[in-house]
Amino acid sequence: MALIKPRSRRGGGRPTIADVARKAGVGAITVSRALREPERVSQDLRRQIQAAVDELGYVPDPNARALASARAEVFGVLVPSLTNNVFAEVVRGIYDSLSDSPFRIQLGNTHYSGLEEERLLQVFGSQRPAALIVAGIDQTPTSRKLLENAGCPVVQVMETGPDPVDMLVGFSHFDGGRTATEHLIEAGYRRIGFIGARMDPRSQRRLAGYRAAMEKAGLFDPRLVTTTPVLSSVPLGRELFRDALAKMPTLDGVFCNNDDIALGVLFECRRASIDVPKTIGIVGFNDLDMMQVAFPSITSIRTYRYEIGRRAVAMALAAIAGDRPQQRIVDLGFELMRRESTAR
Amino acid sequence: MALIKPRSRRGGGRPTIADVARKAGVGAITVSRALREPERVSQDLRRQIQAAVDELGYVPDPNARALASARAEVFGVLVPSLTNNVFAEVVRGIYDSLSDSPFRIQLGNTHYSGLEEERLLQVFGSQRPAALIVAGIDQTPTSRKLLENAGCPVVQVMETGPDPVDMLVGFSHFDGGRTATEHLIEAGYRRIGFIGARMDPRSQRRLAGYRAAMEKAGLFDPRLVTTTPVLSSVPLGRELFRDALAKMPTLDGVFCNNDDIALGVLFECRRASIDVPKTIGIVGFNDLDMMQVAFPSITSIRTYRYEIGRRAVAMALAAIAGDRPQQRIVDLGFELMRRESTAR
DNA sequence: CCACGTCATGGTAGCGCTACCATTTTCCCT
DNA sequence: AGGGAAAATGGTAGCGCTACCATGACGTGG
Repeated sequence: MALIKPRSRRGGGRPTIADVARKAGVGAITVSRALREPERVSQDLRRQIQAAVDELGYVPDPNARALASARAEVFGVLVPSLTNNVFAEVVRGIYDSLSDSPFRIQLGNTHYSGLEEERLLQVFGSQRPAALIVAGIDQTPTSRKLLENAGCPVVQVMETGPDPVDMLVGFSHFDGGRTATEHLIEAGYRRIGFIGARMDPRSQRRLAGYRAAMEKAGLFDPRLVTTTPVLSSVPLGRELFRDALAKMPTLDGVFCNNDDIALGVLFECRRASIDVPKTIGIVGFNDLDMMQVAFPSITSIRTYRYEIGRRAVAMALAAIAGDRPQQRIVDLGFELMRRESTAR
Repeated sequence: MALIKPRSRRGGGRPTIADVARKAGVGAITVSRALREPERVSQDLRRQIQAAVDELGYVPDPNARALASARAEVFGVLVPSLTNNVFAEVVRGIYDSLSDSPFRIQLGNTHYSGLEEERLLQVFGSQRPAALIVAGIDQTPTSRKLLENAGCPVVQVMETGPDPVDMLVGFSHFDGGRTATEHLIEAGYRRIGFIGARMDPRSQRRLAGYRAAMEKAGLFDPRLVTTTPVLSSVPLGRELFRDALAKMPTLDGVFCNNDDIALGVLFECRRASIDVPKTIGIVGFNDLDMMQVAFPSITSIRTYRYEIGRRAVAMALAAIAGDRPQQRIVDLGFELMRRESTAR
């Protein structure tokens, strides 16, 4: 029989809170407190403990912490795409806002699928996250229930609406679509097409805004609308524009679902020697930075993705701290950036 | 609605493995086994346990699991940027490869900072991840040590080289830069500039490849090189190109650090009525899909970012399963895509 | 001088799960 | 049939940390 118990079966001998406590000559719980609520521990002990921590290179085990406190220092973030620049910007805002907090980030990619979203919410929920940030407001009933029962602050982002699960930061895609279309109409375009890829709920709302504006002006014609469920890309924009033109040769303007599509349209116009903005006017959506540099520069609806990410975190942190913001719904709006592509 | 009600420590709502065990009339450990190694449990019990799990809606607590087994089912992924399409693609490959595994993903953004990388490795390491995937091979000595002592498979991605910490998947940026430059030289360009933003180690290597090709042809001139540490973007490409042209008006070609820069250069050429490819030839790097649609289409070095992510996961999973791949270093190469922007 | 609140600290008992055995059952052999 | 190995199942003891309560040392007011 070995009298000396070999150091723990698992864990590569990393120092634990007990090691720190022993070295500092205090109880383990005091170390725990010194790390989490320093003001509740006397100066002296705090210094001693810090010294022991530094010397041993102690880093708390987040798993043990989460288990003991029934709360993980994790933000769950669910977005429908990782490569779409729009969501990448939101995620970047979230990361930047969280970088000097103790919170880690668990990122999930729903691939625009409600089922996948349910699965991920299930997985994320099982970790007892500190907060959840999810894109959109069109969750399935199951997902919505999971969010309601998550037992943590929930922030829905990228949209606005009357009935969030908890909190909501974004803007109105319907208004954005309408504003873009009205701008084209005011600029004198009449046969204005809508070109949209990846018709997710947000794109649908932009389309609805387009339609409202067109109908109001007595210009709507269903043949002006060209959509596809395929994932958006610049090459796809080119193809959809060709289709639209084949279907409706008298087209004199296009409102694009997003900037990738708009760029594809622009390139095709140049290639086919179609004058922009004289023959065709183009409006994009999101205002990626390349829009202002393109030749001709492209009119677009500027949205504040990065800021949405930052606000979402700020609201979640406030809720965690206990002060529920008075404003549960924040509309960050958008701005129409008028450029050469609609200046005729 | 009190969303943040603290969970009571006892019987805090969610079913535990003990609840399932009781309902199924078996021991807790058997439930644990049925979930993790079904083949070690008899058909009968497996069915009973599954029924109990379904009925109770039991989801294992990953924190408790990680604590007990000293191993979290988490892949730590470190990239220098979230919005850079290149890394977004790698991350997407990683996500897709991991989506039907039990592994979650912990994403970290180093912002191209070695210090931030060290900090994140510290944080990630404290969770005892199942594997680590990090971008690049230029870690600080501290980071490298942290990786070596992580106690899990480590895959460095996006580059190739002789001495990985553990495993490595990527391609040679030096060769890519050289190939791009040689292509311009062969096409008859002589005063070929290098334009580069955010000169991270990979960009430096592309520049070195450019320089090697230029020197070999007797064409190198330091005034042909224009770089900046600023983050890359399309507008920046336009500005850098103007600078380069002001510095060296006889410029007749440019090899760009990446496709964003190349696109900015192209737009500026169009705007300034500089003929591409006759007056100026342009080559990008990465071959984003818009390159082939641009007008004129832009020559670029195609790289396999998504595949790099997938391979990295495959190698890590193999290592976790115990069979270390015989090939620790995988070079996925690149391909020169010749297009209109250099066809003169 | 004592009751009583307040502060600083510590002890104990888990959090939900799995590693490590121990035990029982089954199934071959000879 | 008996013996032994393998398969199936269970019990116990933590993993590293924190919630909860206990303790003792103060100060304060009556």
